[in-house]
Amino acid sequence: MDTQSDLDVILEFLEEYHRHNTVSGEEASYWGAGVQEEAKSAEDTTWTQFCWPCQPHSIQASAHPPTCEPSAAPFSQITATGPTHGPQPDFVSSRQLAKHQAAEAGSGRKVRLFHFLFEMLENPAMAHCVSWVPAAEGVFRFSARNKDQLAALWGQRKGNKRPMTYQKMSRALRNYARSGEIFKVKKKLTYQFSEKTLKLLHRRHHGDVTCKPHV
DNA sequence: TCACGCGGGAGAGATA
DNA sequence: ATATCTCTCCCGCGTG
Repeated sequence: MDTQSDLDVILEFLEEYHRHNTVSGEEASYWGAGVQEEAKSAEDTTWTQFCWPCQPHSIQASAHPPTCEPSAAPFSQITATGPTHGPQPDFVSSRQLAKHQAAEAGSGRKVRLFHFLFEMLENPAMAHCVSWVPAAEGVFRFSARNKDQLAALWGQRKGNKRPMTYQKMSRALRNYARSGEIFKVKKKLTYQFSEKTLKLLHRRHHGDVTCKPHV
């Protein structure tokens, strides 16, 4: 990092990303969309956060379908809150980029709650705790009976000293509304990944490429 | 009335 | 040392 200027890093990064986009037209437009501050901040967040410092080692990586099927459905009814434009490379700060790259290099930050939740959702063994809402898009629901079990797992994953509860976990979940990663659905125990979040989680989790967004 | 889920605010801990 | 991010904790409110 010290050996390269921020600009160099950004350029290199963009170049690499462009190569990826040549196989994914959708993603290309995703990046090339209009310029808005709101989108900028949201995407910055995205870059810093879609890392997998903690692979689902403790979770049997089970029968992941080869495609995006676990979401059980396409994604189109997302609330208007989430920006639909792509990231703005021009705005990717060196700090954010560094974080992203560090994460890519495997030295990143601790696992984040929505990563953890996605892992759980992708794990059929955890369906009794949390599951996708069929026929909905990126929507998932906690089991009223086992939600605290999942929260406890989250607490374990974080290495918390005090026990995690659903109440505290859901509070953290609702904080994601500010960054546009997850939205609260007006239904008990139900939340929804934003479109971008879901796509990127799928890309990360399934190694992408075959994963086409159903829009 | 009670239990439960939700939302706000403040603060802690980790990271850059 | 400082700023920022991401929770964690506590409290109060609304609803069934």
